[in-house]
Amino acid sequence: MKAGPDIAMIASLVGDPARSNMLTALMTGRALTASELAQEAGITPQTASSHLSKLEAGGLIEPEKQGRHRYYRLTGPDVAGVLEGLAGLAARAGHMRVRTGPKDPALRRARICYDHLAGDLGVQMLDSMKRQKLVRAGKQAIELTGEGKRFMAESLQIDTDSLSHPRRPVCKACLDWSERRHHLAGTLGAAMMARFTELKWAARDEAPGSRVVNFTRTGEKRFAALFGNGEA
Amino acid sequence: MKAGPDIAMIASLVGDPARSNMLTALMTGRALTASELAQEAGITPQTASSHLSKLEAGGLIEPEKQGRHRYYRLTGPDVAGVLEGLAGLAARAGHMRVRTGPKDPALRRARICYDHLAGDLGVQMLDSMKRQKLVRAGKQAIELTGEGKRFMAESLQIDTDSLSHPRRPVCKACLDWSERRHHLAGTLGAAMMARFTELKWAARDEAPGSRVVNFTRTGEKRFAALFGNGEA
DNA sequence: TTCATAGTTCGATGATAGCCGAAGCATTGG
DNA sequence: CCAATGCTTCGGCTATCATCGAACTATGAA
Repeated sequence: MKAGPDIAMIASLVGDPARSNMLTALMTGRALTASELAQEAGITPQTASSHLSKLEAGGLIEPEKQGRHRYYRLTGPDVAGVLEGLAGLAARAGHMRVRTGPKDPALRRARICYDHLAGDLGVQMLDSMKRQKLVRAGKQAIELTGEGKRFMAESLQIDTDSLSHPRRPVCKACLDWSERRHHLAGTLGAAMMARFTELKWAARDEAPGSRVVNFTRTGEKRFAALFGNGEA
Repeated sequence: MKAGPDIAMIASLVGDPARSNMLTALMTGRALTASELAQEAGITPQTASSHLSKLEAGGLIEPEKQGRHRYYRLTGPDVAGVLEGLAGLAARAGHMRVRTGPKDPALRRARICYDHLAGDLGVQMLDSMKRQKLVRAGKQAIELTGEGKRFMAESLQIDTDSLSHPRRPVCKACLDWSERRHHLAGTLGAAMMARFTELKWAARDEAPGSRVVNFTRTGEKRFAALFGNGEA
């Protein structure tokens, strides 16, 4: 009865270091080629190919052929959500990968979590939104208030009525692994991050696979004006 | 390379079928003993012990010693959340799994835990005793109040002064197998159960090895009068 | 005390699965 | 056509790890 492939099947897919490296590389939301993923995982293309077909069979990633290349991306935000959840558990247990690079502080400050803002600034933003009563945080769900809708329209030119999605909530609390607190996910979180990019307040790091988000000087100011934490 | 939580470490823990069976068994919120988890996973106790220590080291479960038993539970709702997320991904990929059948309802309602009452009624009894201030529940210990002593003498003809025992506390909170909450153990718990039997309010099931406790109709009424939870 | 039960540790075994070298398709460009 | 690139398949090697038998510790019961 329990021999069937269940959550162990999926978890074992993520449980291999090479595969988990590929998956975390895909958490930026961008699609990467098989070779790039192989390099990301530190393995040969042959081995990577085997891993990628397994991940595809497990429904975690999906391919898109483009000429000689084969681009892979996560099949959906829910996959990224589970990965982020696993990262949270790992962080809580103190199982960090010890390789600390120069990008580490930047990664903690602001990074992409699939398609929305995470890190210190992401947590700060949600905190501020709660303080300003732009969102109402219930036990599980987060809800946008009327004031929040006005705020989004006036300050960020985001039409919140167009954010409804059949398989994804507008607001969602996503556990931040570095801060161990929640930041804002969902279609609103994604839309806000996209707006930040459009406004040239912030941009993803150019390095391929990097999840770091760099804020411009003016972007940081505007962001602080809207979502500052009131500290000196 | 990259810095970050080692999600492969956590995922590989869940990735083993035996361990994932244990974890899903714990997702009900109940705490289970090592043997029960072994049976749930269909493995020997030796193997289960190895798995359990790994899960504990990974911060996914935590033990609670209770006499000869060792109860394990998930360390928090976030663990259950990640497991649920993984189950969602597995379901989406078409990897469904057959759920295990429900346990004996009578066993859940009332049973013997060593020598005292456990199950729904056992938990209900301790709850009611707290509400009526018959006992004072501290962080770890439970203490009988003066009012509690009077109650025991008048309503159940139990001389609480004679319950002292060199190696056993009078009152003790015991984690309930099915309710995942505490019921009353200790010499008082044993004395109360013995009294219920004497008064023919309840009797142990005749089937050998059965832990089920059957309440008589009048016994149930009297019990409810003393320890009813106020519901209709 | 002696016995029984719950759980752990140790050691050996066996199967799974990651890994890479070499060769095989497929696509693009000349 | 041929050559180069991106990726996959095949075969064999190796290491990891789940598994269980046996022995050991600890708690409770008689």
